[in-house]
Formats: sequence, structure tokens, C-alpha cells
Amino acid sequence: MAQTPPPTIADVARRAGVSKGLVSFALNDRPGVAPDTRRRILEAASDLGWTPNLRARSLSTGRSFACGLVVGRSTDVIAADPFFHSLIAGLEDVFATSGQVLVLAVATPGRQEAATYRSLAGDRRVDGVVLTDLRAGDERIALVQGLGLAAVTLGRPDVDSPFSSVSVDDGAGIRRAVEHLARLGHRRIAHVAGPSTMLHGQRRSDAFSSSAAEAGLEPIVVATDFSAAEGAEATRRLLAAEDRPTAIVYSNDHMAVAGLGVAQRLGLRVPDDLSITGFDDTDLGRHLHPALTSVATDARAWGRAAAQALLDTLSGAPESHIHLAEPTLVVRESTGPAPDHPRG
Amino acid sequence: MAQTPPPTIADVARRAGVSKGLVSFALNDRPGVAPDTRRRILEAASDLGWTPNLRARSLSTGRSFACGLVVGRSTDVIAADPFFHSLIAGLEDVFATSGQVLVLAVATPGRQEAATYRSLAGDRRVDGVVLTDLRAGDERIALVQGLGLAAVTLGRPDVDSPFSSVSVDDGAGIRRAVEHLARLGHRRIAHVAGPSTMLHGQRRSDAFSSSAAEAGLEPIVVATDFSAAEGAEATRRLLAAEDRPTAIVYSNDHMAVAGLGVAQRLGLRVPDDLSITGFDDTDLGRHLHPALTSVATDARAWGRAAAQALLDTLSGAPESHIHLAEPTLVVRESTGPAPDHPRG
DNA sequence: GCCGCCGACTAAACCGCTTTAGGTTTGAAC
DNA sequence: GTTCAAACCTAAAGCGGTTTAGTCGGCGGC
Repeated sequence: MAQTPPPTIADVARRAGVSKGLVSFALNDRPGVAPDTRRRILEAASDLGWTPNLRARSLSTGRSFACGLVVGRSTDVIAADPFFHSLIAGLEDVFATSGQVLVLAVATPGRQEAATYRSLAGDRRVDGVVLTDLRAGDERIALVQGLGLAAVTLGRPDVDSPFSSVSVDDGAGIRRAVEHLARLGHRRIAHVAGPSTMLHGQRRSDAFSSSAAEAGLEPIVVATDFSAAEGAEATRRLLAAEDRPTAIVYSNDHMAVAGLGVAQRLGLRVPDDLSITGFDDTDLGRHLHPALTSVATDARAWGRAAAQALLDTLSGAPESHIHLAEPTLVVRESTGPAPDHPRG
Repeated sequence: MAQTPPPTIADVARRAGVSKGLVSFALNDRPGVAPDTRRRILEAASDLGWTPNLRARSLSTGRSFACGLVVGRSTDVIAADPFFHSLIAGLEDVFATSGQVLVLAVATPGRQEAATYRSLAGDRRVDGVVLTDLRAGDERIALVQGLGLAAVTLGRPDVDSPFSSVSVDDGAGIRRAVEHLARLGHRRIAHVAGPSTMLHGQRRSDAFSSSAAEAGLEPIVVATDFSAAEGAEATRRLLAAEDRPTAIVYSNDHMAVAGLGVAQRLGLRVPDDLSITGFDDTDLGRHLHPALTSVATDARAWGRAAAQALLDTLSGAPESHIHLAEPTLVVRESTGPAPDHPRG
């Protein structure tokens, strides 16, 4: 059962009766090979079942044929956020079909985020990275640029960036949620936001404030770290207030679920006493009781677009900035007419 | 801002006044280098800020310094299962500190599972893979072996396997849940199981049946695909039955949450009318109302152990079979005394 | 009929590291 | 004072591709 070593281009060359160099030309579709010879070479290659040795190719071309995704230090972030899985699936949709591979690096307690990028770049593990969860004044932009990596950002950074970006107007999603609630007669609507240091957290929060203002409402905003625990805590505070809100717009589904738990625990009926909206349209949301009204973004499409943009960059395309379709609001059972304000 | 090319061992050799070969020996802690020379070489390397070029090393050693995790075809599987994130974090804990990298491959519609393994191996992308979600008669064992990859399995396969394994006795977790419920007086306990084609699904199901039998109960089992949707459907069927169960043991938290939704929708109070247990002890579970009683396995530790076992295999250690600590039952609010059977 | 040019192809260098086969000291043994 | 082995080190040959410099033959132009 001795594994015979896989054929190399030298074997192909021998079989086709040409030199190694010419084989390389033929296999890479480069000009300067007679049509007949090219055919012979390709035939020899397929006869032998030749497949390129990526390691060798990597060494001579200086490319890794791999892209990286670094997940921030808190594993809970990824564990809690189904968004990531859809994103990853989208990235893979594109990478898999173009011979790239996805390197997933989790910043661990022993190796912080910056070090992770450094090691990825230092070891020339990846040709580029996908930057998610952009932060205010995000240092990763400069870091990654300094490391000589290509990159694509999910959303547009607030600092100078040489990288392509793929954005979703999640603000529009929040806006829809607010409009939906206002239409149902809610006058006191609160927002349980993500951290203001995260660009998308801030963007959603801003969208909330401005659309609330447009509807003539006073915006009530509580910032959290996006975790279920803080979502629950924020909800407790909001509902304990004297003049408690009749609707809460959460910045993600997990917090909405936790908030729902808190409300029920306090004896409030959803949506009769309190309306709730989530963000991400998690699978779980539709199975809750009441089923969760949520803003749906197409994370997988986002991943696909980001991967494609990164590949384009790697093959020399100029910087681009893509905007994807606006998110939609999926109305289910967790939102209803404001109390004392039957739908007219 | 021209990036000066990173130093190579040739630069180090020149600076230390020795040959390339000796530098390689010194840097790899191999015998045959005079202590003084070794010191000089290491000094030269650190002066120059030399760092090994993994691509070159890969080519000459034939190793990738990367391990792979292939996620089955359904992206929902990963999206739905927080288990994966903890697992991945655990894998990374070990890989990151040993210069390995994790390649995550998602089998996409255009590239099925087997093809994914084939391409990973064909491109020599990884040195080994982690096999999760073992199935009955799992063909991946033979496939991976045939591809010449190293591997470690999560749990012990039911087919001949040359690979090391790391197991958790999840059956014991289910057993604890059943005992807990039996102690609370429940006599009709149902199990919403995973697919019987998945080894851990089957194992949990078996554990349920046997421990129910030991408690003198008739085991009621409904198989699902582990998804929230099927968990909800199974629950509906169980609760519609004439002689409906007073407690349901779910094979994962997601189905338990969905089941909770169904029960509430039917007007049943949990735990007064129906007790519910989950599996995985998801973060979300503790924020629900009622908070979910669940079996907690340490997925991260599992990942760490698996990664270590794989690295051991790669460095020539013999096959090993590790058993981790038994899972525990975290009792919260979703379980209570059986109806008409006050705790005594 | 000679020159020059172009297309097709070969030979060899190169990417940066590992590893093997030798070569040179050194020093102890006889 | 040889002899030999051990210790230390060098040179060079890989690993399997890509790429560059250059060779060769044939053809058109004058």
C-alpha cells in the first residue's frame, strides 16, 4: 500500500516529450505554446492525473491562495452570533469555487487580535483578510495595510482605508422597524443598541435616533456589548422605569430573545403590553412564542460579495465600494398595536 | 515605502559567517552545532528579525502546518449549533500556540463533502482533519485514510478506524436529565432525538431509552435532524397525543427552545404542565423564561483535546482514545415536579 | 542567398528552506 | 607520529513549481 508520490510537472514533461517550462506555460494558459503541443501536454497531465502542488506554487509565486478571517477575542461574540456562520458560508461559496481556502483564526487569551494578524501575515499564511465588526477609528486598517495584506471591509470604515468595502444599509433595517412600530401607534420606543465603538452598532443606533425623531418621538437608547446578558440587563432597566417603553428595538436577535425572557418574567405580555423587534432574523426567532419580528439581512450574500471583492483586489482590480440590497423587516408575532391605542 | 524583502536564512548565514545548512540546523535545535556558533546564529537571526518562510518550509518538509475542519453540507447545521463555535475556539487555543492554523471548509452546494476532503488533501492544504458529527458507518474514515491525511475523531466511530479519538460521554448527560425528571415524579418522559444516523444522536437516544427503562418508564422517542424546525414539529406531535408526556428531553438546546415555543403556544405552562431539558447549555438558554435546564458539555475543552491529539498524531504518537469529564446537568427553571405529583 | 525576426521551445536560475554527502579539524588512542 | 573517530561545518542537491535568458528553425524581404 505504498503511496506512489503524486506526479509532478517533470513527469508530465517527460510524457509529453517537452521541457518543464513549457508544461508550466501550457498549464497556465499562457501564449507561446503551439496549439498541438498544448493539447499534448494537457493530455499528458490528465493521463497522469497531475494536480498542481500548491506548496511549490506558493513558494514561487509568493501567493498563499488562502484568505483569513480573524474573530475577535471574545469567543462569545462568535458563539452568540449566527450572523458569522452565514457570513462564513457565503465566503466559502466563493472561495471554494476559486481554489482559495478560508483560514479561520480566533484571537485567544494568549494571542490577542493584533498578534493574530501579525502572525498570519508574518507566516505568509494568507493573501488577504476579511475585516468584520469595524470599530470606530479601527486600528486594524492601518495594521493590515502595514503588514502588506490585502483586505476587504464589511461596511465602510470611518478612517482612511485603501481597501474595498461591501456594505449593507443596516440603518435602513432599523428605520423600517421604527416605522413599523410607529405605525402601530407606539410613542415610547426604546433601542437596545450594540456598543458605540462598533460602527454597525453606532450606525443602527443613529438610524434609530433619527427615525424616531422623524416620527416625532424621543429616542431612548441603551448601549450594550451585543451579548444576551447585557441585552437582558438593559431590558430590565428599561422596563423598571416609571414611564416604560411600549416597544423595544433590539440591535440583534440574541438580545431580543433575552429581552423577551425578561419581559415575560415581569409578567408582561408580548406583544400586548410590549412589542419587540430583533435584528438578523435568526432561525430560532421564528420558533419562539411569540415568533420574533426581525430585520433580515442576507449575511450569506454579504459573505459572497466580500469574498469576491477580495479576490478582485488580489487580481489587481481597483478599490471598489459595493452596497448590497437593503435589509427587510420580517413581521411576526412579537409586534402589535400599542397598548391603549387599538389599531385603527 | 518599498517593502524590503524579509531576511532569509542566507542573510542570517552571511551575517553569522556560516553556511545556510548550519543555520537551518541551529534554528531547528538540532545537534551538531557548537554551542558558541549556535548562539551566534540565533543572535544574527534575531538581529535581522528573521522569521521562517512557511511556504519554503512547507515545500521542503512536505507539511502544511495547518489542520482542517470540514463542516457538513447544511450551513444551518453550523449556524444553528453554538457547539461549533466553542469547539473551534478550543481547537484554536491549541493550534494558535503551536504554529498551526485552522482551515475551515464548508461543503457548499457546488462542492459536496467528499469533494471537499479530496480537494483539501489534493492541494496538500492540511496535514490533518478533525472529524465531527460522526455518522453510522461513516465513510469519511476510509476516505480520509485513503487520502493519506491524519485525523482525529470526536467520539469513537462504529467502523474500524486508525485514528485517535476524543470522546465525551454525552449519554451520561442524558441519563442525568432523565434521572432528574424521574426524581421529580415524571412518569411519561419523551425524548426529541437527533438523527439516528448520527452517532451522538443515536448515543443520546440509547442512553435515554436505557435510563428510562431503568426508571421503569416507557421510552418515547421522536427522531429529528437536530433543527429547530423539526424540534418544533416533534413537540407538536408529542403534545397532541392523547396521553401526552409531562417532560421532554431534547437532544440540543435549539430544539428545546423551539419546543418551549410550541408548548407555550398551546397554552401549557413550563414547568408546571411540562418540564423541558436541553443539551449544550447554550448561553441563550439561561436568559429564556423559564430559564432552560440543560446538559452542559465543555465543548471548548473538547476542541482543545482534539487539537492536541491531532498534533500528537502528526508528530508520530501512537493512536490514543481519550475520554473527557462527564457532562453535568445544569438545573434551572424549565424543569419542575410532575403535574399532580407535588414534590415530596 | 543572406539577414533578421518571430514563434516555439529548452535550459537553467530561482523561490527559501531542509537534508544528505563530504570535508576539515581536533584530540584521544596506540 | 600516525590513525581514527567524533565533532563541526560546507557545498550542493533536492522539494515542485515559475520565469528568464537564450537556442533553434523557418520564413519573408531585399
